[in-house]
Amino acid sequence: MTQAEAHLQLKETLWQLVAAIPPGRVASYGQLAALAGYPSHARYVGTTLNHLPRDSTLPWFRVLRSSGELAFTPGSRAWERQKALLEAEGVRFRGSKVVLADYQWQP
DNA sequence: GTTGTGACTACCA
DNA sequence: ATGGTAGCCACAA
Repeated sequence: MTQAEAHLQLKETLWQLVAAIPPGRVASYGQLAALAGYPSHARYVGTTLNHLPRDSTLPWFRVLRSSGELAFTPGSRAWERQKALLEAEGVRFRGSKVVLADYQWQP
């Protein structure tokens, strides 16, 4: 398998994992990277989501940091949007973080 | 090849 | 709790 093929396969695996997160649950970048078999690639998960087409139906907003904070700058447009999408699904925030103990997805 | 840059994390003072 | 930091690694320029 070529390098490009392996890379595409990883991206597809990540897309599938993100798609598998149920509404009202969240997962962390590092968690998804580990589930995909690449434990040290948390940053790459973010990069991949960042490159999603604008019309993608993937629930990218269910992915956040291991701390429970959203990855965007607090107060930014993207941050507000992600927070609103999560709250619409019933995910509650304590301060600026979601309580992972309550909402983290367990495959 | 090199360099700078992230939608990251774990650890430590 | 909380701010700083060293590791991290694919990607783009």
